[in-house]
Amino acid sequence: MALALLKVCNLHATPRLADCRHCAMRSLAICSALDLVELDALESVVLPITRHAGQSLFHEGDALDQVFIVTGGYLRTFKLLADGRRQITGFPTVGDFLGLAGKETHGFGAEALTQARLCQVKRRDMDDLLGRFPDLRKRLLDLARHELALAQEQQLLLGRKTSRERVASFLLALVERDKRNPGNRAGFVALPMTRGDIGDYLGLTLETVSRVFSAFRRERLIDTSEDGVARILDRDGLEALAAGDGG
Amino acid sequence: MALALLKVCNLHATPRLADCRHCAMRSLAICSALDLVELDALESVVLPITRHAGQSLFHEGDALDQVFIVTGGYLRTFKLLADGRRQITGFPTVGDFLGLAGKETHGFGAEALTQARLCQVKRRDMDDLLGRFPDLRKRLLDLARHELALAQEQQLLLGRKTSRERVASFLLALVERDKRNPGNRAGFVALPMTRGDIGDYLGLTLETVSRVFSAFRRERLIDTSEDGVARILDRDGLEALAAGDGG
DNA sequence: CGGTTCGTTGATTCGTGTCAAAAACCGTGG
DNA sequence: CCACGGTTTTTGACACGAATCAACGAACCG
Repeated sequence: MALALLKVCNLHATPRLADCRHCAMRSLAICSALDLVELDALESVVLPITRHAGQSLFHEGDALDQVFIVTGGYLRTFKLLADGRRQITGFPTVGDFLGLAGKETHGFGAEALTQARLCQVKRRDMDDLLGRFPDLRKRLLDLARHELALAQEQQLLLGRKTSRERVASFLLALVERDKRNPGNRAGFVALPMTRGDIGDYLGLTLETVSRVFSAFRRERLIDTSEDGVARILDRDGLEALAAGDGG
Repeated sequence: MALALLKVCNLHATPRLADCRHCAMRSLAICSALDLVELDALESVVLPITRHAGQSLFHEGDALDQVFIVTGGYLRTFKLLADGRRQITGFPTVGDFLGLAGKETHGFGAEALTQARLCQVKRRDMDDLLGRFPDLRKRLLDLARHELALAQEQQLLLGRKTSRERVASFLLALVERDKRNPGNRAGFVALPMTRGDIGDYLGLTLETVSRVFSAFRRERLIDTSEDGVARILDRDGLEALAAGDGG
């Protein structure tokens, strides 16, 4: 599962100081709301860190005294039941903000899916920044609103869609998200997660996910011959499925 | 289904002007962050309105140019699929804020479940207030964060819990929420919604909800002889179920 | 190479959904 | 007060979609 994506950028170098000014995801993340003065303030409190695949970033219930902005790679966020059942709530990637859900403690756990790079900011420092720069708080509110809308869309998926509809919706959501940062081949989506991860995100088992992928392949909706990537062959077909009209 | 709750407060009177200062839910809603000056500003842009049971407040996709604060009664918010399948995302009540999810358009529809009273605020006026009073913006961000945490908890429920676990979690969540405003009998929760509504909230059919209620009654976990209200008989039993350890 | 993880596919089970019917409840008006 | 139609709830019989259990091959790795 060696992702070509990950090999081109050097995820292993971990500078001691952040260079927000030249950061590739400045246009994406909350940082985009900041002018140069504000950027200096942010830079002074940011600590760049890395995590290797499988490594935990924080656990559900941990004190929320650090927040993160993803600058490279993929993660998964999830909640657990007592007996180990897992619900993945998202696959954060470049530009995403971690630490919005919950007040005193993290509302979910987070683990690196691939080698990942992040900017770590102390909660106190973040609150300080939010107090000093009103635009930043506005941006964070917009972000929270967007996250909330996505979470409710996922509720519709989990509560009312069939397995085929879920997988179709998942693929299309990835297409939408990949658009955010250019450099992805049109019609392709990165799938750095396992079938088990996808299942835990969609409320299905890994076997069901695998079967639906096979069916979609047979029906010429997608192509998965390339590893870690899916090619969308029939977007309209997937759209129809995801919307829930065409069985 | 005549709720005693609804009869004590006069929901039919619709004053022309808001009286935020003496509003009963001042301590609950976002209003609690406001001092008297700010309250005056709010009061001048608020329009009190009512909706009768079943009436729509807004539809999914409507332009988001009004937001609402519930001051009486119950509503339901929901998303629909093309063929009519429905996912209810919440049952807003006194103190709840409507209009957080989505940017340009409403991310869900909203209907009155019972006779309901609300404070309506123009989006422009709200944005204006948010600009003038930083505390209000902070309060709204906290609200959005809380909503997000709840939405993710619901994802865990919809994706990974059994029907019994879902109903147990639902009842306990109502207990938690009812605590927010006093005046509710301890150990009782209001159930102003139908079995169908509960099903559409929990990702189940109304028949399954009914069966689980019957089972819980047989097992002496709850009592539903009083209409529109459930009495919690064995909170620990429900907690164990909701957490997902005890079968 | 052996060990491990991941993906695929098949056989079977099981929890909910679906369909149907009756009972309980509601407000209304005679 | 009771009869009425409409809605909601309950319960049963049955069907079906996804989960479970199991086997196998492919890719990866030390």
